[in-house]
Amino acid sequence: MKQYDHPAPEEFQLAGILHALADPFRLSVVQKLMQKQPQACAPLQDGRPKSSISHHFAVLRKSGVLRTEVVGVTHMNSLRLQDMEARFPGLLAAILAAAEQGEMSAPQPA
Amino acid sequence: MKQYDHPAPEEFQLAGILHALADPFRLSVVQKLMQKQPQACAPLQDGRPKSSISHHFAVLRKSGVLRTEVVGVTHMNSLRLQDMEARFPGLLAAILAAAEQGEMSAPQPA
DNA sequence: CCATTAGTTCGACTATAATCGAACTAATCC
DNA sequence: GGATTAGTTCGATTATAGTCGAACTAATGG
Repeated sequence: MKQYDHPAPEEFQLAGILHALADPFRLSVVQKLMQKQPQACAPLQDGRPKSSISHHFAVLRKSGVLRTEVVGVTHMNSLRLQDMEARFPGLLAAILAAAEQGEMSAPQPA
Repeated sequence: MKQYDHPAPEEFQLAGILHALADPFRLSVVQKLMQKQPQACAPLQDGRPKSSISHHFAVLRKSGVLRTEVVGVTHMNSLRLQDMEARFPGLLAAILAAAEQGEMSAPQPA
């Protein structure tokens, strides 16, 4: 049951986080995790092949946005809300608030 | 004295803004504009060739982060603080606060 | 132990973005 | 009007990212 490496909060790079969240799919993953946490990768997959999903989760993980815990056969993802808040207070909240604003003017079909 | 196109606040894309600010040079431009506004491109140039600078300013302009006004022979840049605040309240402030946090742990020499 | 599930890793390909020199433009100054 | 200043645009090059199939791994369930 080998686990993943996660950066410590001191290692978080603002550029890495902004880059991670500048991708619409990755941002939507974060939004979905805000609503329900933790979640495995599979339900967030949105039709994409597994290798792409794996890549996007790795970007989010390496930036510090989320943590992945291997639980049996599934990989459970949770947002590192406390760590993010400790390192960059208010950042994630502001970005998620902005993401909701953004959806007002550009709603996407289910 | 032709001027530039600037997107209206409703057209701002969160992804575009995050992408614009995910670049260390561009973020530093924004930080410098926070300290002194408006400023021409030249003093922010940091040794890079003019064509690169022009590119980075264009990215910031198209994302909505700053406005460029042609004033005689110089192009004066200012942050679109009100527009940003109207569209994505608190976002820029949170990112700039995070950028200062970031500099705590990774200070760069003058 | 074999099949299944859930996801990773690899490698190739494509797409997007950054970099920079060179030629250009538009306003100012003499 | 020629020179200077400040920046743009173009085009080529390189670098970074995203995409996806195929083979792999690790845990679970029969």
